[in-house]
Amino acid sequence: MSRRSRVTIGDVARHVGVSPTTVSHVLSGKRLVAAATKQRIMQAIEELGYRPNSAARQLRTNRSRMVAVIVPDITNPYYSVLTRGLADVVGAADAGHDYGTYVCNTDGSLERERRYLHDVLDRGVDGIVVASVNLAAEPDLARRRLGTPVVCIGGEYDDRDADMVTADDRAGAEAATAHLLSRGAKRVAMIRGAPDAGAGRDRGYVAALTAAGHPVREEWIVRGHWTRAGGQEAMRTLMSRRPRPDAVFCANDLMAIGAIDVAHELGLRVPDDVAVVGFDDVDAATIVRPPLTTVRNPAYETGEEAGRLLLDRMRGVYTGSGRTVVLPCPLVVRESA
Amino acid sequence: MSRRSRVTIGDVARHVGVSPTTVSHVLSGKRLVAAATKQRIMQAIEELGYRPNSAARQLRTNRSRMVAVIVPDITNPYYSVLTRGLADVVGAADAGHDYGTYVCNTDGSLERERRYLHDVLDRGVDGIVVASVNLAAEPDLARRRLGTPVVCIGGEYDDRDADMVTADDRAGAEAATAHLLSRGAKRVAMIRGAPDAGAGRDRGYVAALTAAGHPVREEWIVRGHWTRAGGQEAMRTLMSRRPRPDAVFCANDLMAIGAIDVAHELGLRVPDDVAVVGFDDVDAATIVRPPLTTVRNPAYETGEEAGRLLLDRMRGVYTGSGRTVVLPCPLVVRESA
DNA sequence: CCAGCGATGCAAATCGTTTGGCATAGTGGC
DNA sequence: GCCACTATGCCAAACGATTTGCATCGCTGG
Repeated sequence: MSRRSRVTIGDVARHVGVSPTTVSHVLSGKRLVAAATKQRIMQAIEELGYRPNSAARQLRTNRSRMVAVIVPDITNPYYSVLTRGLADVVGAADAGHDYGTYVCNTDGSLERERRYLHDVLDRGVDGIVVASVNLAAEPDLARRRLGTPVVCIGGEYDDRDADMVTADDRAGAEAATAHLLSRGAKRVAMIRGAPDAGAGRDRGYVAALTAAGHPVREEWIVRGHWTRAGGQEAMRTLMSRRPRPDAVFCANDLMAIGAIDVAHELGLRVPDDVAVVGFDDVDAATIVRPPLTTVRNPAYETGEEAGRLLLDRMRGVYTGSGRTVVLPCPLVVRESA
Repeated sequence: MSRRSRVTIGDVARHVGVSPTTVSHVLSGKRLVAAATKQRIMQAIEELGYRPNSAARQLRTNRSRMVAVIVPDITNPYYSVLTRGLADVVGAADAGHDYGTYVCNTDGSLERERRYLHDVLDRGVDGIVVASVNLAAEPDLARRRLGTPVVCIGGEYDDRDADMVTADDRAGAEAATAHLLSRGAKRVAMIRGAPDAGAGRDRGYVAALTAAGHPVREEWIVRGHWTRAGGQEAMRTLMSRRPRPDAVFCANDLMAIGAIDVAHELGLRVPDDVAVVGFDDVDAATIVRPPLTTVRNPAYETGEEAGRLLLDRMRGVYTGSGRTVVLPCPLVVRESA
C-alpha cells in the first residue's frame, strides 16, 4: 500500500464498470446519477479507500480550499487568537465550509511580507488575510489586481478593493481615558507605543481629554516599545515629572504591566496613588496585581469577521467594492483604575 | 491582468522561441541550458511576470512544499511557539528551505484529529507534525503506512516509523521537586493535570520524593484541569489537608498561578508559608507575584527539532526507523520557591 | 407516428508542469 | 574516417481530476 501510488478516480470507475465521469458526478453531485449506480460507486470508493487528489482538483478547478493568513508573529497572542477565529469560521465543517489555514510569519519585515504574498498567490489560495503592518501600506497589494479576495486587518488604508476589519481603537481609548477622568483623576498621562502603529489609541486619549476640557500636556505623553520593559522605562520618566500624573493610560497591556511594576517599585499604590489602564485585555491582565482595568481588543471576533468577509467573496455571494467592518472595544473595569 | 489567466511556462517559451522543456530546465537547473538561452529566458520570465503554477507542479512532482502541524489549539502559547519554531526551520529561506506551514486546530477532539489527518494527507503535504494527544495514541497513524514523514510531539508512543521529539518532563519535574526539598520543604504536594497527559511530570515528582527517602502521600496529590481555575480549586483542597503541605509542585504554570491566587487569598505567604513551582515557563510566570520558579518547557526548540527531523526525511537524507530526541527542561529559579 | 424530453452515461479535452527519450551538431582523440 | 562524448534542446507522455458535448434509450403527448 505504500509503494503503490494512490488509488485514482479511474481505478474506482474500472472497479465498478463505469466511466470516471460518472464517478466524478456522484462525488460532486453536479449531475444526476442513477441511485443504483451511485450506490455501487460509493461502495467501491469505500472499499478501495479512494481519496481525491487535491492537486489535480486544484489544477482543474482553480481553487485550493485554503486561505492564508499573513501575520507578524503567530506567537503573539493577538495574532494567534485572530488566526483561530479565522480558522474556525472558514473551516466550520458544520456550516459546510472546509477551508484550511496556511500561516505566514513576517516579523514585520517588508521583504518577507512580499515573499509570502507571492508564495500564497502562487499556491493559489482562495483568500488572504493580511494582518501585517507594512504590507497594507504597500501599494503592491492594491496595485496588482490579484484575482484573490483579500481582507486587511486593522489598518487605515483606503483600498477600494480589499475588505477591511478593524477594531475601534479610538473609541476604546477614549472610553478608557474618560473612565480615568470620571474616577477623579486630574493629571492623566499616556504611554504610547512605537510611532508605526496605534494612532487610533493616541487620538482617543486626546479626544477624551479635550472633550472634558483638559489640556493635552506633551510632558505627560511618553513613547514605549510595546513591551513590558518599554512600559517600565516610560513609567519611570513619567513618574519623575512634577506635578506627577495621577493616572496613566497605556497603549497596550504589556506596557501597563511594566508601568505597574514601576509603581510598586516606587512605593506608589495602584490605583490610589496612580491609576493604570491598559489596552488589549491579554490573559496576563488578570494575573498582574492589581488586576488590570483595560480595553478589550476583540482578536477572535476580528478573525471571525475576516473569515466571513472572505467567505462571502469566495462563494461569490458578494462582489463589489471593499467593505469595512469596525468592531467595538469595550472597557473592562477591574481594579487598577 | 485580472481576467487573463495566469501566464504559463508555455507563454514564456513562445515568447523566447524555445520549448517549455527548456524553460523548465532553466528553472529547475536539472539539465544544462546554454548561458545565452538561459539569459533570454530569465528576461522573458521577468518581463512577462511568469510564476509557476504550484498545483500543476505538485500534481507532477508529488510534492507540495508544505508541512502540516496538527495541534489542539494554536491559541495556547506552547503550541504557537512550537509552531513558530517549526515554521522557522522548514521555511528558512537562507538555508534553502521553503516549506510553508499549514495549521490545524483539533481542540483535542479525536474526530477532528482524524479529519485533519486525512485532510493534510489528501493535500499531499510533505511532512506532518502531530502535537495532538489522542492521535498518536490512535493506531490509525501507525497502521496506515502513509508515505509521508510524521513526527510526534511529546508522546510516549512506540511508533517504530514516526520520529518523535519530546521534552524531558520527568527529569524537569524531578529537579523541581528536588529543589523544593533542598529548600527545606518537608511536605511537598503536587497538583497534577487531567489524567490524559503529563505522566512524565507525575513520575518525576514521585522519583524525587522516593530518592530523598520521603513517602508519597496520596492525600497530597490532587488533579486540576490544567487551568488557572483548576489550580485554584486543587490548591484549596490541598490547603485544607492537615498537616498542611509547605510546598507544591504544579504540573503547569497556569495551575501554579491559580495556586498562588489561593495562597494569597488564605493569607499564606509565598514562598515562606508555602512554596510553589510550576512547569512551562510561560510569559505570565514573570508577571505573577512573586515571580514563579518553574521548569522551562522548550517549545520553540521542540518545534525546531521536529522541523529538522522532517527535513531530514523529506530530503531523503535519513531513511530509517523512527528516531527520538528528548530535550532537557531546565529549572529556572525565581522567587516563589 | 413523430417530436420532444428526461434519465443516464461516456469520450475527450483541459488545467500547467516535469521528465525520459531522442535528435542534432560539434569536438577531439585515435 | 570513425567513435565516443558533450552540449543543447525538443517531443510527447504522464500526473489525476473536472466538464462540455454528445449518444442512447425509453416514454409521453398530440
